[in-house]
Amino acid sequence: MRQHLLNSEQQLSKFQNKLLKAESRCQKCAVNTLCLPSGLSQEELEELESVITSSKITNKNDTVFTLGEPFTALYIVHSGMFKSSVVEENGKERIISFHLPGEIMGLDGIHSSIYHSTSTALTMSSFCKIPYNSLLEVAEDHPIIQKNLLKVMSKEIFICKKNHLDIGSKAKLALFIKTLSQRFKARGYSEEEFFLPISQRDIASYLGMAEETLSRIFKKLQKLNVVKYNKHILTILNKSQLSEIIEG
Amino acid sequence: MRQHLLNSEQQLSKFQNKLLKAESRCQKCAVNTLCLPSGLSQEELEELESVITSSKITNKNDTVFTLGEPFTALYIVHSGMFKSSVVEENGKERIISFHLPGEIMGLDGIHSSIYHSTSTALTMSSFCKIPYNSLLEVAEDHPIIQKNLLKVMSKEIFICKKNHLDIGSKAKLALFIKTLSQRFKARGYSEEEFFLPISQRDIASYLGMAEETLSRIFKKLQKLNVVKYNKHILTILNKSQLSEIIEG
DNA sequence: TAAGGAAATTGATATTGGTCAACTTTTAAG
DNA sequence: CTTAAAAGTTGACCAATATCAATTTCCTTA
Repeated sequence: MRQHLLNSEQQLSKFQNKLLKAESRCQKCAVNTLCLPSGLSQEELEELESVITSSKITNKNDTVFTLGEPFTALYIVHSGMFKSSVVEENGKERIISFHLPGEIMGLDGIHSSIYHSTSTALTMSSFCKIPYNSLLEVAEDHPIIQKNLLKVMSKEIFICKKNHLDIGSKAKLALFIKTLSQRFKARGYSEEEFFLPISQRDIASYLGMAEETLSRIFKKLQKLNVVKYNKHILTILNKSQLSEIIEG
Repeated sequence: MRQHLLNSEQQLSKFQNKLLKAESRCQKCAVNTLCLPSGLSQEELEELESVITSSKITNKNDTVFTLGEPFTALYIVHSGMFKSSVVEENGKERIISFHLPGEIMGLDGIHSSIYHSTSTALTMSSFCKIPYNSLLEVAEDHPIIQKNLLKVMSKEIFICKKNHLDIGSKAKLALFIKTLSQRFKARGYSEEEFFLPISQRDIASYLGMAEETLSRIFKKLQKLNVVKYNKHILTILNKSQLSEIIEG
């Protein structure tokens, strides 16, 4: 009997069914400790939930918001994965971030009332919508929500600055993998093996290197038995060596 | 009679005396429209001022806060210029931002209660200190302060992501110059000619290139008559060509 | 299951930019 | 004014990676 390959959706459900089955209410959400609800009392949680437009399911390649569109709401990943991208003068798409469950999309729209990137689902996914004005109102009454939002944004700034690192391609990819591993771990998934519904073209765009370079370096990491990558399933085989590569 | 060169402090006063002479109170500050006081009523302004620890003057190379120190306050540049840097594993200093008047330093400390970089004055400068807890308290009563803070942070995120651009060294330097020009313009200075108290080593570190490469590229831009750079005074000679170089 | 398109791989070549070392200019201090 | 240290410049060389073109593999869908 022939073994058929799993497609993306099947892979997703194998790895992320926990989240897809989760209730849409924050209380039962698998990632509520990473998200705005972190540390909220019962009453505050209900207040916050009251402004959340119900979760929506998207198919692969659906967009959540588009560059240039008026900014009205923040979006939080509930399950699956999204990418944020901009289109450059030369017409090429440039990926500026990937979003995992519990992460907020659209933060860079706050300052100018339009979105500065386009958010696209990388696989079947779901998200919560929080109208920004409603969020501000709730935050006024509940300083902790305010504080959480500021913390999330501060972390975003920190991570962004940290990533400006001037390192070689191999170290860049290794750092990308290590960071992803930590993010999956924080969400209750395995830190050694995870489903990555991202094309190599997108990874290359995000890391600022040519697609071909990424392919070669990925191969090198596999030859060194540091990672295994097959059908979008990434396995970290040698964590300490991965770290060594990052250090340089 | 021999013409002596002006030193840094003299250059500073030539270009920035407007700011140095400004009052420390937000109302009379030259950059209040770019800063937290933007759009505040008289009453709100006074509330905000009440939490600002009086301005402090620093000499060149003085530090404002240090990486790893407990995060207690945000600092806003009042006059002069500062750099934020981190020290990497290999012991090298890496510059992650430069701060002009009206810009907030220490934002990346909010999420983890320690500062994630060291802030150093590049020239004789001054700053305002705002204890973070006091700011949060005032912001609770005055949503607009809250909103302004969120806007500033959102803009920081946007700019940081945008700078991840994967472009050649020449375009990088051109973009750096253009961005600086816009920032100076927003502060009421000339956008064509400004004093830049930054060493080429620091610029190179910030742009992620070797000192030698920066020197060569700077020379190339001058040979092309795009900019002039002499004794830390940068003059933009051909704005449109500068933009063309950025586009690639 | 077959076909077409998208994604990934591979090789050859050209270019960019890093490194090392020497040198010049500028700045700061006595 | 002199001197030493810091900052910036230059040249030669080399390694990393972009680019171009051709191919292979994988995935989707009819």
